[in-house]
Amino acid sequence: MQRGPERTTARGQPFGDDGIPMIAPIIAPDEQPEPPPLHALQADLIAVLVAVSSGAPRVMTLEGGRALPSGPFELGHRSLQSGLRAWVERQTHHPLGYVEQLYTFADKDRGGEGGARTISISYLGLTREMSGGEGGWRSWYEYFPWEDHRAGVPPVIGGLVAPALAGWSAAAPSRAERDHRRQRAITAFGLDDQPWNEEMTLQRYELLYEAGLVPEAHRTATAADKTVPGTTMMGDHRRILATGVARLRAKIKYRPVVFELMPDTFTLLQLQRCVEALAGRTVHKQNFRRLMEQQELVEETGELTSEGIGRPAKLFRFRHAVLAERAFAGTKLPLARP
Amino acid sequence: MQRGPERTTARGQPFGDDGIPMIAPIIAPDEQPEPPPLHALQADLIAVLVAVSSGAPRVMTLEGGRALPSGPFELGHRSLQSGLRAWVERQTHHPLGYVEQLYTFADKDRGGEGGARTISISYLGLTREMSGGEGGWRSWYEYFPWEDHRAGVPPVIGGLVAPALAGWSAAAPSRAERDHRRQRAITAFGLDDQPWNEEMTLQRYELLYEAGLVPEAHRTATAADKTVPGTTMMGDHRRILATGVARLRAKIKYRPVVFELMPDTFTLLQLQRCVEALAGRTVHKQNFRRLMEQQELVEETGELTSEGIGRPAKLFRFRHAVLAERAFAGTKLPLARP
DNA sequence: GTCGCTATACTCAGTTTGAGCATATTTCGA
DNA sequence: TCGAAATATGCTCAAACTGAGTATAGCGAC
Repeated sequence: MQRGPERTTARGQPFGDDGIPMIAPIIAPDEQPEPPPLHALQADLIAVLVAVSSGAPRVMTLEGGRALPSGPFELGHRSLQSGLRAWVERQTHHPLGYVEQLYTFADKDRGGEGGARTISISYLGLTREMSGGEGGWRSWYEYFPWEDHRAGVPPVIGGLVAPALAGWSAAAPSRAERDHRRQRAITAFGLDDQPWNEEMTLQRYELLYEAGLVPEAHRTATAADKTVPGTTMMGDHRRILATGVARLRAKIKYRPVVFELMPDTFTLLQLQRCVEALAGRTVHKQNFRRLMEQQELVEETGELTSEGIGRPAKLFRFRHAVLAERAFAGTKLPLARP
Repeated sequence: MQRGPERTTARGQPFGDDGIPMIAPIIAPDEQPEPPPLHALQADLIAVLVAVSSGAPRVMTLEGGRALPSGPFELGHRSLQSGLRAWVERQTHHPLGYVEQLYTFADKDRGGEGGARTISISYLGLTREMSGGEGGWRSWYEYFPWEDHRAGVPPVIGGLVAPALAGWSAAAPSRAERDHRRQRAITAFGLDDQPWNEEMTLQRYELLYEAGLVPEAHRTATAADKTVPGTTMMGDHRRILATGVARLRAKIKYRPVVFELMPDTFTLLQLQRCVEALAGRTVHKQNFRRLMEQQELVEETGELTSEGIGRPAKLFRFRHAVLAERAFAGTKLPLARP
């Protein structure tokens, strides 16, 4: 949506998801009676850094694709977000553009042993540049092969996921629980002719986890035939990635964030392909451009593309002005007039 | 939306906003090389606890309405959420039902002096019960008088807010900055016949903060005539409250969370009044009930109300089944068929 | 019995949305 | 050179959705 810090809070700090400022304000700290500090507490910052290239949504990884960029929040950091930026830029040599917070957790079972507790704060970042460099960019469908429905329902669903989930449902201790599991599998994966909902990425991953169908669910090595394909990651990084995918898929529908992933000028088909890559499903071409035009999100540059086959397409650019003009918030209540 | 922990993650933990699990999973913690712990780090949990009664959306407060319930995250807490529940229940003697995370921040200017840093993790909680008890329930419109548009545009906007913002805009250092400020004020507050967007609660508060029109923006006491009416709070609690209001106003439109605030059975008018209280604006009655019926969110109990004036209304209850049946995620992309 | 109030049914036009048809330009290969 | 293949773009159409209004029903109070 914005390039750099365009939408900002009263303190000049950028807004994130749902209009929530990414950084905390400057407030006179004088009244709250602070309780004694907690020992051995630390905070980790974890980034889901996304770009789209050659038709695939890519995520920046480390350790041969097994980890997301992350690092501890340090005393020197001005804010959580600046701490994150510092770490990611050091680890990936890649500047961070748009950033929004995903989620914070601090489970007892995580973190170091002994009394230490780790708070994990995850972020979603979007970028256009693709320096390659570290070579850590991976298609997120390597991690979630069942999520790409652009070429129809992927065979892994009918072939592996559905039967495995059926077995898990059947193994439920009670009839009610069995029906509940079935229902959840059906809605999450669009079985039984239920519609596929691309935004349920996290629920699907969690369902597979609960059913023991992803290796992360086991503390010991598991037979490969008992799990569903897809690259695993350290700790719960794959779950954080699923959170980022779900958030981004939801967000592109009501906020113009796709443009963060596009070059300055682009054709409508390129834009469409980008959206399709993220959503994991195809879009009706004519309706897509109708939508783009009537929302006035883009404007023609006046130029045409020459590259590629077929009739040359008009080049467009994002209308940054809409960020100031419009509010971007869905209204679904039947409002009465004043 | 759900009562108690109905939608849960693979680890049996409840989902929060956007399907994000509220609690972190149980994962084998063995590979990540943990960096040295940060000294003097602590985490605060802050709750925006909401209920609706007698036509007003209420928030649980402490300290005579000047603070939100909060407390430190402690080693003994199983998770952030359970820590929050413990604190809130101890402070307010009020059980917590539906809970979702709002935002986490850790600004350098906040927290204790010296090297100590505080991470603030805020939550939104919804409840039906209204024990009164501590007497800490306040209408959130006490804090944001400009947010209640149920009886038309509140006079404080035309009388105070708009002129003050106009002055702030005029005082901008450059022409571009002046236009930008004007534009922001217009879209945020629905001036110049722009539509009012009730979801922009946070942006409005932040705008007033930036313009120096709320006392929190000043480190020293300010002349009352330079600020806009509305009860202030400690630190940035009012900003957190604004975040919660904005989140809830957005959420009631795409997830059936209103029912968390309703008694078990209710009339459609009661439900409508609850939505109106939260949204701060009125709703077209006939269309509202059409929406409720066609979405099959409620079912008749078969009984009628006798209390009150006018024709008795049918009583309804929330159809908990829809939580299992449906996915609840807006689709706004023009999707193609397979 | 009429008034004030709320409940509920129905209508209607304008807009949005999903889907398809048709035509215009290019490149590429036979 | 011509057509096939691929892309761009304009237009239509019906179903669904939405905002807003009209009409009628049932109840208590006076």
